[in-house]
Amino acid sequence: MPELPEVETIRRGLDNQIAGLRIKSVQVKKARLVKGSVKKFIAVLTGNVFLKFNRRGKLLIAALKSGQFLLIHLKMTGQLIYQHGRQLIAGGHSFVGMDWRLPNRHTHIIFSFRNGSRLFFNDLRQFGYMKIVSKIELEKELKKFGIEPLTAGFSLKNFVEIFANKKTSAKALLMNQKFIAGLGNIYADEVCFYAKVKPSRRVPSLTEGEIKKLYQGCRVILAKAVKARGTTFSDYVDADGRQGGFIKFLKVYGRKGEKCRRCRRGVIVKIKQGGRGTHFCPQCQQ
DNA sequence: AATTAGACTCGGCCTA
DNA sequence: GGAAGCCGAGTCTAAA
Repeated sequence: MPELPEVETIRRGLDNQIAGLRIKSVQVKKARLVKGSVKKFIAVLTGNVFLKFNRRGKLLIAALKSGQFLLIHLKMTGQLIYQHGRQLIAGGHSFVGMDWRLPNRHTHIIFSFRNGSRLFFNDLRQFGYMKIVSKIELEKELKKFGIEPLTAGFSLKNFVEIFANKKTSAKALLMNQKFIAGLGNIYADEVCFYAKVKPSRRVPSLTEGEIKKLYQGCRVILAKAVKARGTTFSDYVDADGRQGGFIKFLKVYGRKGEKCRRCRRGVIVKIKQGGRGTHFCPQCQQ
């Protein structure tokens, strides 16, 4: 699940709760999820302090007091759960039917803090990772990302430039992190719907107006999704009694067979495009 | 014409 | 067996 809005939601939660805490110990139960040496990973983190949580695209970046950074990527099924007494801050993949006794069998890395609280990194499919990097290495990583939506650099002009000389499909371009950082499969489908553009449309065939609509779609949908605290396919409620509320705003994703909520004529179809489930209304998306 | 860099596509990583 | 992400290998394409 975790795309920009979900990662941003967990970033805010962790920044509020963990920033300033000293790490008492780190337990790595599955070495696969640590990139590089596990020994070094533990050595760097033990006794270190989380200063600040940042985000670039779908990548979480925790600044450490030592001057290094902890990179966290949740990929498809990663979850971060911070437990402090009865308080829980959690984000990432669906929590439906999850075993809330922590750690559970999908818990691969555990951070323990001096105040008794803990941070669990769970990942069912084990695609996610954590990695320690230096400032130099971080800058190298960040160069791989395109423009960041919801920042001043995300202008129509920059967006239009990205679409110049591209031969791929509208959806594939929206999802390419090198050009636009943060959109994944759900939000790319939603943005295409917003713009009335069929996800498979080749970029050279898009009109100026359609590109502008795609741009507006990115802004409107991502801003709304962040405000709703992301799309959480679960009944999970966080410490403030809130849950990811964007699911009810989804217009096409997960709505195969339903009547289109806009034109009320088409029926949402689901096809495979570039190996990904792709949803659209054949009536109002051209 | 041959070369090269960048764009593009797709399989694989895993679990349940 | 469905899947919300990304990397790397391989192929394709435009430029000069």
